Amino acid sequence: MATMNDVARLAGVSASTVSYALTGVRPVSEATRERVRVAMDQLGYRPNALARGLASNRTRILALLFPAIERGLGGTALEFVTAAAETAREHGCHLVLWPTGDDEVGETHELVHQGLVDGLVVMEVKLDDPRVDLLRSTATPFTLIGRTARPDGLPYCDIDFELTVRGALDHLSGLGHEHIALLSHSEASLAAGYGPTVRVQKAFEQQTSERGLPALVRHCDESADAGRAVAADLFRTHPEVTALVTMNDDATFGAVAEIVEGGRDVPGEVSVLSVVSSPRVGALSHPRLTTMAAPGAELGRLGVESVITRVEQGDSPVVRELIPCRLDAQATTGPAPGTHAHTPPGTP
Amino acid sequence: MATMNDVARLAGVSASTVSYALTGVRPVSEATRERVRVAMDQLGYRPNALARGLASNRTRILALLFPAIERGLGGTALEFVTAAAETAREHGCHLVLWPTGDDEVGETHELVHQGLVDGLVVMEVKLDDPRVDLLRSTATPFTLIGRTARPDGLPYCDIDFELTVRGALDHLSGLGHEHIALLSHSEASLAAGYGPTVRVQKAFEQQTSERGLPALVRHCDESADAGRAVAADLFRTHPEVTALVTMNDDATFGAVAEIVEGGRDVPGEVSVLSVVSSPRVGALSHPRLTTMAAPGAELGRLGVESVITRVEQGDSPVVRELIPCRLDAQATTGPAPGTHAHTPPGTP
DNA sequence: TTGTACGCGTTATCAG
DNA sequence: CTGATAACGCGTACAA
Repeated sequence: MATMNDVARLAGVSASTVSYALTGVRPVSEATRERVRVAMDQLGYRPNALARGLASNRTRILALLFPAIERGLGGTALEFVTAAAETAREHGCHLVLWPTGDDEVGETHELVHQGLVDGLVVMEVKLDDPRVDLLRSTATPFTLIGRTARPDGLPYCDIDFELTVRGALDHLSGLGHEHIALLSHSEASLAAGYGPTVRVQKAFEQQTSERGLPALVRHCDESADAGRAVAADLFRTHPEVTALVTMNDDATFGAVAEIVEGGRDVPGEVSVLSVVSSPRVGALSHPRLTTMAAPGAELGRLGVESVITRVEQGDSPVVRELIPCRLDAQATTGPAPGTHAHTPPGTP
Repeated sequence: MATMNDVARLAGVSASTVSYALTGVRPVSEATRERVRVAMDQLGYRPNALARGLASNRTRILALLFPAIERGLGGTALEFVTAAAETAREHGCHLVLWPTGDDEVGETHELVHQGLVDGLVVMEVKLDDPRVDLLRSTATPFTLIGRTARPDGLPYCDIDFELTVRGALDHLSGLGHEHIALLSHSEASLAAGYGPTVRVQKAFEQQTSERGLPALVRHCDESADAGRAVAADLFRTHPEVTALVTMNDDATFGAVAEIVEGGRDVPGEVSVLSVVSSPRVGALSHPRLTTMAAPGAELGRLGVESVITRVEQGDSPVVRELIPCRLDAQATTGPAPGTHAHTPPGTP
């Protein structure tokens, strides 16, 4: 691989001139710039990323931090990661994947102090996340995907769960539903302080209360079987329920199957709306699920752009972005039984 | 951040001794090793990855190359990427994601010549893949996930499609099926030389022929709707078909829905077996899909381990690994109509 | 507008 | 067993 010196020699200039011709940090005459350019692609020269990083103290490498344990977001996570990587590329940056095991804090610390990365995107942030405390104490810029319980001055990109729940309830209320239950993630995820679980439940309880509706919440493991079981129990104890808001893709499929087999028509007697999901997943269900799509790609893009901005100018304002899920009305939501729906359902 | 010189000074030794105490490349007395150790964690010293890479000409960074365009493997891809990243970590390596756009070759070339990575894992390899030609001409080790048409001396990890198809046909034949159709990916993917599409079709045609069965192949876009349409057409023109081997998750769901709505019982009248899929996806269907699970995690792990081996000892033998999909017999496959199944179905 | 010289934090070579 | 010293490839004051 050709080095800068090789280029300099061939072009008959000094190495620093090559450097300046490359970065444009100081003026270079058109003539020599051209000679350098010719020499460069004659040698197929590419600047060495390592040497550049060492000298400039800027690696243009970002890290994506995520706990490798759980099967969290599923399909959304892939979109997220892909979008993040693409965005990094567009900005001339690299993105390294950094899965953390049991010792989240230690492994994060290790990464930061290797001096390899300019900034971090932190996935799967919990309400009380020890990684955040660590990162605050370092100089490395970072952006959270998700939020801690009180994300004071922290930069984050997250789903707007309040607006998402509002959208879901608006849709169902508009269809005349008054007995709406929430099928959420597992108790364990709630106990672990998993943001989506906590925030959706809180928003659901608050907003149903505001609307004078009863708040029925069920937790459920992430599997179709668990979904079946919980749905069966739910409709046995609460036959008055006519609509289900779910946030648990696997369980949703089980729940729908159970409801239908239990002799209730979907959406004739029970409507199902799956939030923090995606139309693509919804299309796998029959009848096709009404979903609210998680903004995975948007979050990935925003998260990376936000750290890059902070890396390039450390005094830039902190990004705090909340994006709601997007409604995609399909076949599992319809008018409540015995209701003349007065609000046109569905997305434009 | 403390440097090696800081450590050396504090420990009262030379910088090179610190280096050797760290790497163990040359013997260091127990006494000084201990002094160095103390100095190190007194200063919280961590070796600088960049400087180390520059000096040693070994970055311990691997790249994962993938075309960002298509929504290829879906859930499997996430498993793959996660496993790859974890494996890299276990070996003290970093994994950077390198999504390529339109100019696959150019962007790959760029990456390789930045001197940032020690080796590459190349995803989504096509039968005739220009990236491979490029990589052969460089000194950077790489491993393909997938294979070219004639992967002569190339290192690769791929699904064993022949064994997978054999497993599928064995399962169905054992249930008495004699009219088996293949629901594959789109024509476009076939034309693009997408390995799984081409190889599964070839294996299917060959093996059905060997068994004296008719070979019925249908291509289908990656969507539930397309699956419906193709299934409808298939059973209209070929009502004798009693079993469907599918390799197209989204389409499979549509196909099952169409079959059931068309008045055919699954698996009573038609069996469906989805290959290169996963039990998790299968569980979303009702009745639960019999699947053959793509070995995503295994491939990710093997791919990374294989490049690392090549990086560490360039003369190591070329890895050529083929892994079949694993059968998970569930509710969508059963005895052919009018048959007394004589072979016990299901996985061991 | 250009060249020189030094530093970034390690590893590797060569003495001792 | 240990210490100097020279690379590694590039950025950047400083000087011209």
